[in-house]
Amino acid sequence: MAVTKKYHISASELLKAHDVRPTPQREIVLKSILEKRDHPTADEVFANVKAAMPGISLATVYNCLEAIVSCGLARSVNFERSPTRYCHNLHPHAHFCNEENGSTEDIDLPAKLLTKIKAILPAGYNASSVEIIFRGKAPTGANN
Amino acid sequence: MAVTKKYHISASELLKAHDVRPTPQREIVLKSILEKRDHPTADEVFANVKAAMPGISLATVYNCLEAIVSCGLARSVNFERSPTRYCHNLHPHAHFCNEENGSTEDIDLPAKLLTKIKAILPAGYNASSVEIIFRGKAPTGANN
DNA sequence: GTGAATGCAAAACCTTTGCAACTGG
DNA sequence: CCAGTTGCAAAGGTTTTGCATTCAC
Repeated sequence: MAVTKKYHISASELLKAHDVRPTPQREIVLKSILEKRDHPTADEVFANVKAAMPGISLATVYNCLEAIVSCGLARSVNFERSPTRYCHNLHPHAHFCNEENGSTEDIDLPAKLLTKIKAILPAGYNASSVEIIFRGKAPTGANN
Repeated sequence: MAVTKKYHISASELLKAHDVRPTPQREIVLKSILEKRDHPTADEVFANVKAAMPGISLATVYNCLEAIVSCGLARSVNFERSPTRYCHNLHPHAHFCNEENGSTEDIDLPAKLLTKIKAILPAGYNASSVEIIFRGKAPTGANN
């Protein structure tokens, strides 16, 4: 399990490096999504951080997540109409949505394939992001 | 602009062929999404069919769309948190979401590429659907 | 006739907003 | 100090639900 260098930097430093003012709330929210291996919803992050910071409000969690996503420290993904999920894997990857238990996991997306996928766009179309979502069944026990 | 055979079958026949009881509401909703080239939301379909059937309710439009999607006559797509959009293109395709005006368009997805994409899944993972969403800028005037 | 579909209104759900109080640099 | 952030509660927009009525077969 490779650990990227970023994990060795404090949440505060990460935020500063991304031009985001490091408030205690942002730090704890960022830590929460960096630590969780799955893809928590805002509500789950809220529940998670409330233990360490009981006064934090859900609106603030939403604010923090929005700040973290827009500075590039995490991505948000939407599966159907279910709540937005947050994901700290910044490498190109697809998501596999397990229809049986609702869990989500990252599927590595080779750079070459990503290039090929982008190539189906007609000339002049410029994609700033590509999202790939699989839905289906995974081997029992594979998720969670 | 190729027109598939299905367009020559009545909405009623289409529904019957897909084991869905053909009510007038379902027929008119189906017609609406077959005719619209863009990707209407439930609300847009509602507004659209209300002209011909003023008594129809929004809840019924949702019901009809759900019946139409689950029998395979259309697909639904979600872009971020915006309202679900409905799409009658049943061929494999990706969606390009124009960030500038919010419009959506279909991007043809070659079968070979789809196969390659599915191949990134680890053994045992079985995808019943793959959704590919591009977001970005399109040449001016390309959409709508 | 009967199970399924409709229409209506109310509820549910996730997320955003307004605003006063606070805080990080 | 002061722009930016927080917390709270209320509002927002989309979708679902409960239930009586109506309809398709």
